[in-house]
Amino acid sequence: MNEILEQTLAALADPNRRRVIELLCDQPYTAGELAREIGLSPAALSRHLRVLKSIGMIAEVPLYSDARLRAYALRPQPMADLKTWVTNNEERWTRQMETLARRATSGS
Amino acid sequence: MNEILEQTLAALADPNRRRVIELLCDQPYTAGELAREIGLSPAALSRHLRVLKSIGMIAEVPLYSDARLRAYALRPQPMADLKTWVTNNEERWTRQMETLARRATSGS
DNA sequence: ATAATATTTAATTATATAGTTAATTATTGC
DNA sequence: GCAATAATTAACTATATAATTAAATATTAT
Repeated sequence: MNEILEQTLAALADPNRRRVIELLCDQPYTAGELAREIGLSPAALSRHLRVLKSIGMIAEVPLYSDARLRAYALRPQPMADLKTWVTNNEERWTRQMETLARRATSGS
Repeated sequence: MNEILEQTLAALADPNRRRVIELLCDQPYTAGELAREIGLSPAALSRHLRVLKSIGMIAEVPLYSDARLRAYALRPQPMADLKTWVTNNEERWTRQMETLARRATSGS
C-alpha cells in the first residue's frame, strides 16, 4: 500500500489541509468550526475533509447533541506511516554516508 | 520557512521523484542513469531534478571524468525537516490523547 | 571542424486540483 | 408542516503539474 503514503504526502502538501490536521491535533472540530477557523467556504472545506477522510487521516465522530453537526477527529495512522517512511529513508542515507566514510579511510 | 516543508511534501508526492530520492539514498547517480533506471525520458527526468534541486533535496556533484555527465546526490536537510514536522505533529496528537484520558479517569 | 553524447529548456498538450456559486440532503425547532 | 441551520455535492472555472517532442547548450572524441 504505497498508495496511501503517496496520498498522505499529496494531502499534506496543501496548506489548508495541513491547517485542518494541526487543529485536529489539539481537539476534534466540526466542519463549520474548521471552515471559520481556517477562513474557507464550507464547500471548499468539505472537499478538503473528503480528501483527508478518503485516506483515513480523519474520521467522523458522532455528535449526539445535534446530528446536523459533523465533528472530525484525527486518525494518527497515516502520519505514523509517513514517519516510518521518512525515518527509513534517513537511515538508508546515513548508512550510505557511513559506507562512503569507511571507503575513504580504509582506502578504496 | 514553512514554504520548504510544503514544497518537500509536494515533491515527494510524485512517485517518480520518490524513486529518484530512494535511488540517491544508496549512491549518487547521473541524470541519464536515473532516467534509465526509472523509465522516464531524459527531458521528463530533468524537470523532476529541477524540482528537487529547487528545494535543496539534491545537489549536483561535479564529475571530473566527463563534464557532460551531471551526477546528483541527496541533501538530507529537507527530509530531516519533514521528519521534525511529522514528529512534532505526532507528539501533539499524543498529548491530546493523554489529556482526554486524564479527563475521562478524573471525571470531567 | 564536426559528429556524437549528455543534459536541459521551450512549446505544447493533457490531466488534476482548488476554489466558487448554486442546488441538495438531513436535522432541528417552532 | 416549514423555515432555518449544517454540511455535502454538482457544475464550472482557473491554475498547476507532468509528459512529450523538438530545439538548444555544452562537452567529448575523431
